[in-house]
Amino acid sequence: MIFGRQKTLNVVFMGTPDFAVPVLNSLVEAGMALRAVVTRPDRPRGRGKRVRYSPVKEEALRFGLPVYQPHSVREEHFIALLRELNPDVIAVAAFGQILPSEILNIPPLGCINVHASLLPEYRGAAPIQRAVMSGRSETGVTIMKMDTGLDTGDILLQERAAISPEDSFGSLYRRLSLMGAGMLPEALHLLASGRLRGVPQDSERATYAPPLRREEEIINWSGRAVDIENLVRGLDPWPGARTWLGERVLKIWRASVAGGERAAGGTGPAAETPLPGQVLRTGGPGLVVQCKDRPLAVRELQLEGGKRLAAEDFLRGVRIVPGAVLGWAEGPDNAGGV
RNA sequence: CGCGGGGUGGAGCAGCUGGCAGCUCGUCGGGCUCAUAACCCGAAGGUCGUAGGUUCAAAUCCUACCCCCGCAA
Repeated sequence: MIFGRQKTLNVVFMGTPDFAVPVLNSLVEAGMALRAVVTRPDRPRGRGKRVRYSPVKEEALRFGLPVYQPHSVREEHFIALLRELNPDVIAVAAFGQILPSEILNIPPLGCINVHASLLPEYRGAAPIQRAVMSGRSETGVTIMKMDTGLDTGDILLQERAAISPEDSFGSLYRRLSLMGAGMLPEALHLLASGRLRGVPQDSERATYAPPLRREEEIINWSGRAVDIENLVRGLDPWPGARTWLGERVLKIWRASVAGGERAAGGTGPAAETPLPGQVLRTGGPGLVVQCKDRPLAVRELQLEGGKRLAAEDFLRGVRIVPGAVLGWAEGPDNAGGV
């Protein structure tokens, strides 16, 4: 309504995963002219090596939009194509490639990115996971004008979002995705009408959210319970925080720091001190595991080959007795026990 | 044909060197207790993923297909 009198913007959209889908939809719904959708090349993924389209490609095809999948955005013919399309603006959301200045300079309004953090915090590929993993209680979405750096461009719009203790990577991912989708069309319209001015980021305050490394998924039971809880939340629903039950991989999907209780101390001096990863109890709510400081109550888990189960159901089939120790199989860490 | 595990009463599992289908929990009925995620007694509920095959006899062996999951990408 408000923007009804403005001229239709010609937009090229770049994005790949689920996060970008609502954003793409918002542009379509806002009546923008999508000249092209750019997404990463199809490649064999998932079990059985089948070729799957990216979520953004699936959506684009549903709308009948032209899709381009250059191996690298630096390819000459791709850049030439962009010039030909002559977009007013290029909108980017979780695309996965840094754009060279040849591309940044093509659209008069620039290249506008939707980033899931309150920049300059959490620049990089995994801002949502990192925010949850580090136990932050707030994050947000930033719409920014891209430059040649990694998420270093001028901030156009920013909205905050609370992270609740119940939030997981997945729940926050969806929420921020929708938030970004709600912000982008407005940002583009304001930009087009010259009513939006970018504000440089304060690089002094910048922090980084690098891609997750495999080893980060492994639970270190010698760590603080709260850190493990946050790791579990930050890796749910993908790829999952892992440990081992004997030789088998065990993923922990939900866990919460147990009450200030201490392990039942033995009579002897440190004789009965539980080892990190040792199961203290298996009653009611779940599986209570010893960590560095406090116990962690595991409420949902999954054994290799099996499916995610509430601890209660899990324990019906997989008998775990108190005293069992999780995570030794591939742990070069926990060396000598106390 | 990337590697591997699995589909068994409502839930989670065992049984799978072939011979009347079992465990833990839940459900229903009854009992006991000041009380408890308590305990006791009894009951209902399964074409053992689907379709074929081998056999006197298959959940258990063979074949094809469907679905789920771990690894790797």
